[in-house]
Amino acid sequence: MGRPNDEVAELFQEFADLLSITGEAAYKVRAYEKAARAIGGYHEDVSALDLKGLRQIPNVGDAIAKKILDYQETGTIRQLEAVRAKIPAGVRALTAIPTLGPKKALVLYEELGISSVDELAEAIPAGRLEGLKGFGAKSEENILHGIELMRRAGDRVLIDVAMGVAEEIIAVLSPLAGRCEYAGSLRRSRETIGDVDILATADDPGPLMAALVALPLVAEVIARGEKKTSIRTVKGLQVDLRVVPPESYGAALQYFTGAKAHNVRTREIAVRAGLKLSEYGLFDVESGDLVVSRTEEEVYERLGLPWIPPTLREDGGEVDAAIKGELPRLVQLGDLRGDLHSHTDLTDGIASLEDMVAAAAAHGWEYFAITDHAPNLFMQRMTDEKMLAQREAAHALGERYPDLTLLHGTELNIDADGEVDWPAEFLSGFDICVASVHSLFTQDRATMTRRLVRAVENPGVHVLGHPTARLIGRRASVDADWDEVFAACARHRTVLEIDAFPDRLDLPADLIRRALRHGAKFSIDSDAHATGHFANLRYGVGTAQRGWLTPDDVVNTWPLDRLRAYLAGS
DNA sequence: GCCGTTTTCGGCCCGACTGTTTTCAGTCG
Repeated sequence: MGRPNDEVAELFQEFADLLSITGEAAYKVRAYEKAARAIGGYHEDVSALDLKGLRQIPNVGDAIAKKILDYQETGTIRQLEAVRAKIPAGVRALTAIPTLGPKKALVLYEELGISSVDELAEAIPAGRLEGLKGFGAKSEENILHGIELMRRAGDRVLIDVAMGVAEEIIAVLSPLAGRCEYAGSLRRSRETIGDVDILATADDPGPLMAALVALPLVAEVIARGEKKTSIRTVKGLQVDLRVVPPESYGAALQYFTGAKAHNVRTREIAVRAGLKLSEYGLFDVESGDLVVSRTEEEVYERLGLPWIPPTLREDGGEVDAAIKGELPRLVQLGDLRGDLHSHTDLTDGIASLEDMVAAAAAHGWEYFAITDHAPNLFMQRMTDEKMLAQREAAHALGERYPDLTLLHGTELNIDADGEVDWPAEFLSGFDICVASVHSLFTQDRATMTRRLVRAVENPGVHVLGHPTARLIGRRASVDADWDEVFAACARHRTVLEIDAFPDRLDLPADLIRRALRHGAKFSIDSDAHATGHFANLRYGVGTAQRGWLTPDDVVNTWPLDRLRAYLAGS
């Protein structure tokens, strides 16, 4: 488990789930959910705040603040323990089954004593649900199907997989639609995607729905209505297609982009202004007249807000920033002038130096760093001689590309104690040195923190590569006191990498926002091992945007002389 | 339980689809 804020947020989310099962009023459940999100995203450590400090957290009032004090003293919350005693954890787990929510979970528990997914999976074929109110044959079938899906863990997919599906579908539907775009978490550039939301406009949705269900990638039609059709692809990814009239496009795009919590905020603003916001538009409550709906910009403007970039729409302070006119000018893909981390076939890349440089030049970069692995990552079989020979080759090659400055660098290995491959003298021969953790991922927090800080303090290290070393869905982040690491980065002018590989996206967005508070700088790098990998930079930029970064925060948007001056001070 | 340029009380986002409830509750996003 991570920092105390995450633990407390998880406790309140659990409390909210359990309250919804016990039938507690919906507004109270929502209050705990809102508080959980606010606590999880709060910049100060809630385990160190007093009552007054806790009350400063949005959506945390007296009652919740006192529960946090309870947590500080006892490590748990009395009221949560009380409801845990009434509702077994397995009942909460039932609500993770699609089509099964809190109400039905409670019926199953109270009427049949079912308190786990496994028990439910056995009870249905045994006929134990027959005659139970609200559970017909179709419900049983849906539940069994849902359990099967859960067990296949077809859970969430990486963003590049979802993007591939979305672009394939949009290519087919676009000719039949006025407009057709992806919305939802994909448009917000979340690092994993639960389902793909496609929005299209048409006066007659029929042909679009028919075209979707006829696609070869469709394994199953989950729902098919006049305005919405849901399918599951052969790989288990759900796709929802919503079709709205052309004049509703802006309101619908705003609505289906979410996040849900962001929409709640915008709708509350609408309500206070005597307006009602839905996917069909912004309406005057009294007259029922449509006010605006054509574009997102119009909708936000009528609510008194500037247009808010989708990557910020997480109810993470963006609405308040918009009201105050303090939205950041987010970094864009087009702002990047170069790439500071890439590999060739001299180590584990699959393209030659020549091909990588040619691709970088074709990309229009002003500068490009080759950073093959250093000797201590033994499997890569690097030697001093090979590295120096590559430097020669790179310099010679550079002369063929007058508009591209080639930087010769390396990706150092941070060892157990935070030391790197070469002595200072050899390191000074490189234009740029990335340093990364590639082993011993499970060191305790104190050891890992010392290890990372030591690497960051090394004057020969310019960039801390994929800092958490996580692999999404496969390997957890290393455990470190990140505030200490980020403070060291700011102090020593060591850049934090945002590795754009879809299974890394490292630093993650929440840590980027924390590092930003320390005044650290960032680089959005491809970590390319092939020429095609430059395309991943879009996901790195999406992650940087989710971390609220501006071009000034990202060193590889800078002109080369400014970048060099910054790195020289590290 | 939280919150306040209409409020310290009375609100709290809105709509689509499914299944079975013959008029709507539950789930989902």
